[in-house]
Amino acid sequence: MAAEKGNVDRKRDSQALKGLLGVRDLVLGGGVSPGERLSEVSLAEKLGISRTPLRAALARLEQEGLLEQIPSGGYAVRGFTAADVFDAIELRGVLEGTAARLAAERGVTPAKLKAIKGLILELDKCFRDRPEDMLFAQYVELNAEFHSMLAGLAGSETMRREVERAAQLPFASPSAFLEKQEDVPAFRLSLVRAQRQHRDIVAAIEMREGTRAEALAREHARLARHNLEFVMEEDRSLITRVPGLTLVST
Amino acid sequence: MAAEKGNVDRKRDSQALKGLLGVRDLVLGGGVSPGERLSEVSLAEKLGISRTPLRAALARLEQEGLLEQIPSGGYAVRGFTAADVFDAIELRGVLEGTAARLAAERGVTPAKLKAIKGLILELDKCFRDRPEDMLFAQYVELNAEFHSMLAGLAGSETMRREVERAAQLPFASPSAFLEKQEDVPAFRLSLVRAQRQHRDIVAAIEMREGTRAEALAREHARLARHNLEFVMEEDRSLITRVPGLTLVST
DNA sequence: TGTGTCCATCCTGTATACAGTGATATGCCG
DNA sequence: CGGCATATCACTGTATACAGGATGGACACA
Repeated sequence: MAAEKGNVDRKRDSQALKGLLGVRDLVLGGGVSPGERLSEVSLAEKLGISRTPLRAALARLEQEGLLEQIPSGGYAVRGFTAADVFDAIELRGVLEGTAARLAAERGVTPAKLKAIKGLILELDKCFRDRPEDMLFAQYVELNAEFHSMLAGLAGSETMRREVERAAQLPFASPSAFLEKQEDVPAFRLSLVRAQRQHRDIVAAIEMREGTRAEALAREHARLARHNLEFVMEEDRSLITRVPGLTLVST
Repeated sequence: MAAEKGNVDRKRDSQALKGLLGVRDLVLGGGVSPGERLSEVSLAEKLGISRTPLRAALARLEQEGLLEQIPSGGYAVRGFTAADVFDAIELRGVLEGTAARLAAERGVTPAKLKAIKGLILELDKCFRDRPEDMLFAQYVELNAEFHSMLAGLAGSETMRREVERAAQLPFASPSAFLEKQEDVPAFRLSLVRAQRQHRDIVAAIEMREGTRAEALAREHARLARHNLEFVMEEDRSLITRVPGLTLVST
């Protein structure tokens, strides 16, 4: 019941899904440069699918914002500026903040509240006495689940959809800088702050403090901004290790 | 220079575009009921295109939120509750508010500021001494342009994209209830309030009052909520006249 | 009469063939 | 030697053919 959400139609649209994941991985992995045209035929045979499902995948990735249409036809990898990434993060914060505010204003069912509080407790368990013993993989997974649950806390399907969508841009995701920060001490500290914010957000929602919940969730997202600034200014070698960050210019 | 924006690739993707607009009109026009499956073959021949561009259109409309995937394959018209519509409007307000706040915080180039102020003056000209003389069509067009310009005022392409996107849901658009309110006196009054808010939003942005600009833009969107409430509670006969509102249950 | 099973039909997902258009390279002319 | 025109090439957009699977109905049996 916990892991079924990510699975959509196991093998029915196997080709289309293979295309979607394949192209996304290729682009985020830095296999192609921004502005470069994606040839449908070569991509199709590289992924082992035909052009039809591939085109569906390309169209979807264009909607997601990862690709852009070339006026003369076809798609190209979209280039991003650091400002774009900042804005994407800010946007996610705004939407998660709205989800939190609405949840506070409208009230949350006891079941949902209990579930997300349980998630926080589980996140707590990931922290150990010695920082290097931290259960990192589990934290990443639980953190993603927390944000997903927060998106749906207001009980609005429309809101949930859009919040999840705003986290689709690779570098805007709540897990964006998490995956690779295991061995970066500067990042570790932010995890404590993050978990504290998780607790405060839920507390604010429970106490129906909508404005506070919104502000907290916005600030929480800005942790990702700090991490981005660190990567761009302090240790640029990390750029290649955060998925999609190779698409960011300069 | 003013009317070129809406035109995207005149006739190149003529079939795909015809499919997109055709299906959208069909769904919003109430030609199909929520939950009803859209048969690709019959739709294709009805629109005079083949299944391939039609499928592209369907996939896109699913991303837009108008359709939903059927687990066994294919697409169905999505049904909406009044709450969905409220949330979609709230969401647009939140995003337009964010665009306004960022514009205020970051500052707007004089050229852009002049342009949007000019737009407000032109909107003013639509009002006449006698309400029934109001230049309605022009107001609708200018209003849409105002909101579009507001979305781009922060100078962030990412932000502009997402704001525009949030206005894609038919009933969440700034023009949703505008089109047909020409002859509804209760709606006319809201136009005066709306125009006042337009002015205040721009003034707040110019004075770098980010928080105020955000709050004003949010409240501005809620005018649409008032209009929706009027339609749903006071005069349900209008439901069939607002595009897409036939998809809302009860 | 209700239920379960089997079959026919329809429909989607995928592959491939085709046409039109844009890009590129080459050759000719100035 | 450079610029322009032309021809060739490659690539996308579109149409259609095909296969696997789901859905609905009919029939038989309890």
